[in-house]
Amino acid sequence: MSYPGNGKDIRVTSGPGSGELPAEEWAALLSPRLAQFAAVARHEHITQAARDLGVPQSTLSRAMARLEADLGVALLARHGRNVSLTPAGRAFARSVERSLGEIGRAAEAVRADADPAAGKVAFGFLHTMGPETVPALIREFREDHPRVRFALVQSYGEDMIERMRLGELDLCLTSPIPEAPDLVTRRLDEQRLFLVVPAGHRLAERKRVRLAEAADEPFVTLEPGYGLRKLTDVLCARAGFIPKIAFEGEEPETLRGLVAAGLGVALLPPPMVPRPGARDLAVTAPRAVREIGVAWLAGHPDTRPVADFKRFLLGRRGRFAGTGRAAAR
Amino acid sequence: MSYPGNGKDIRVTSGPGSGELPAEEWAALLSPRLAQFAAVARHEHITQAARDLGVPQSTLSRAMARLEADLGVALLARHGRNVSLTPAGRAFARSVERSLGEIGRAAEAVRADADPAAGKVAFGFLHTMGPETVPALIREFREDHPRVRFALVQSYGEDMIERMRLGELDLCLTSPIPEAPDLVTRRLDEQRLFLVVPAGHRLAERKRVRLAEAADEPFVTLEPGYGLRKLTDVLCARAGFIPKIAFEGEEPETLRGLVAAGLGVALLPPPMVPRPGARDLAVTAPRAVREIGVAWLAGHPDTRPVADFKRFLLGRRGRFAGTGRAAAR
DNA sequence: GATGATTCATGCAGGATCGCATCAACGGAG
DNA sequence: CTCCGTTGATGCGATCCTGCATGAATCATC
Repeated sequence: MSYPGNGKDIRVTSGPGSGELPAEEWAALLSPRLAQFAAVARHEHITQAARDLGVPQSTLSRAMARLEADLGVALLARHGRNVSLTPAGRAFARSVERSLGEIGRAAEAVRADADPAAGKVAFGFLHTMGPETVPALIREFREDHPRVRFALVQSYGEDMIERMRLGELDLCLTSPIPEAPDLVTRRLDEQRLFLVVPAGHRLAERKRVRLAEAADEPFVTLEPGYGLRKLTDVLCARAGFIPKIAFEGEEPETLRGLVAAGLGVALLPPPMVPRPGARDLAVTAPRAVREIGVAWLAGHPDTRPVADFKRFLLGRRGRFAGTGRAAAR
Repeated sequence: MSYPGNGKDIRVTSGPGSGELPAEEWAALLSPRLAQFAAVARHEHITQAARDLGVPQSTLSRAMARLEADLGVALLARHGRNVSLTPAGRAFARSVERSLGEIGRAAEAVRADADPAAGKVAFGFLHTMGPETVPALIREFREDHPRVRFALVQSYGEDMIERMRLGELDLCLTSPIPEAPDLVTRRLDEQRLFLVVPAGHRLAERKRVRLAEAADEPFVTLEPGYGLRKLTDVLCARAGFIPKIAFEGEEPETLRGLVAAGLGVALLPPPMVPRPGARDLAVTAPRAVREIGVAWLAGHPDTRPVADFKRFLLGRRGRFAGTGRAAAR
């Protein structure tokens, strides 16, 4: 398969409809010298390799000579009118093949992730986002973009922001909405918090409570640093008391288990799975809600699928609160 | 660390005294585009990366733009006057780093193997070469070339030749001396073969025998295809009989064990380790010797250490027969 | 043994990239 | 708010590489 010109003119634009290339060709584009040597090594024949690469034979002949001169090692043995690999060349070729494979795959992956039709969105969300919310969102999005793939990460706020900065995530849903100079955030919804009490608790049969009524209860909360912990402290303070912390956990769902086991009460979003031994009580005062927002790194050009998904999310404000009927807006 | 010019002028010759480069630089030489991107990715700063690579800033700026255009994906995000990696860029950078590492190591390895002082020789020899011969040779060679390293492979003739053709071996000692158009061979020595019999055998107390005296004995030999098997058949034919094969093995040393166990007699070179239950009898007629030679692929330019070792071997003709006192010249 | 077909290497023109200098834009300091 | 240092992008001449054509050398065939 030969392509015209010197190979450099396959400069594909990022617009839609741009053609795909086999991994082989990506490697040739990204690391021409090594791809040339790999081709020669595979054929042990310069003319055939040249035909294979779609370049003139003279180019390869010169390039191989330069490569050997640069490396200072004879890679090819010229017998009469043929060439073969020296042991050194053979050893080098093995590593070059591995390396080119890696590059080819990487290029294809990056390219595929940016494919407007079948690209990838790396998307993070909170454990407490509800078992239905995110799958429903994605299902709905894929009705319009059926082949877009998702890499889903379920974690807590700080970690997700860190992973965005590391380039592992394209965007994430968090609460509270973080503030940082390198982040763009949008408020999407708010989610009610419930006072969770064990089944036999004195408040267990109530539908609604004021938070102050739980002032004397032992609380189970997340460890300091989690958004929900901070919010619990703030709301209790607003209700006029400092909560007695009986236990600190790392997973919101385990907290619900601790409550069911009678170790205390907790302030939590609606449950991901209904848990028999615990009751969720609406909190009338103070207003117990947390904001849910979407965040991404500022100034980063998006691939098409990511841009599409962002637009989609912003168009769905007010549908992110899971089973805890969202407040208005 | 900056070097002058455009980087292309570090064309090192293969002569002695040529300077070494760190792995980093090899990668830059072999795969400039990727090395450039890797540097930019590491710093997330074009000017610093340019300083680091020793190229002007404009080159990198242009190269990155070309790379992104070729790939069709935005790898860098320009915020105001700085740049940072996009998630796609970050993912790509990881693979690029791995790939460059591989290439850098490969280049260093190939280069090191060709280093006249501390290079490597991949050297194959027969199982039956004796436990002392090869180590002694190498010890002696290293008196003059103390830092040269060896990759030793112990195998049989056909396999070693195949591995030379695959580029895994630089040269090998074999017997019989093979003939092939792509091989260069030199006769180095000849090794006497002994008739090995069990301890209680009727010939066990003899010092020398004619091979014909063992015409009625059951023989244990190597499988067809081994040089030593062919030689056994030929010698027996010359002695006027066709040997009755009681057992065929794959390892010369196991044959000796079979003889000691009383399963038959064998025609073998001197033992690698003395084995109590077997006796080695000199064979007076026919003349039972096998030739030992060195072989390498024709037309392959050698690295310095390999060339040195070849010259050394050729200068030691007549000292390869191990414990079986070699016949003259 | 001479001829013909291959194969790798080399002279020469064109083009792409490189390197130098400069420009435009952003951000911190006063 | 203005100035100045810094950063990434761009115009222009030099250089290297590419690509076409041809040369030199080898192997097969008649």
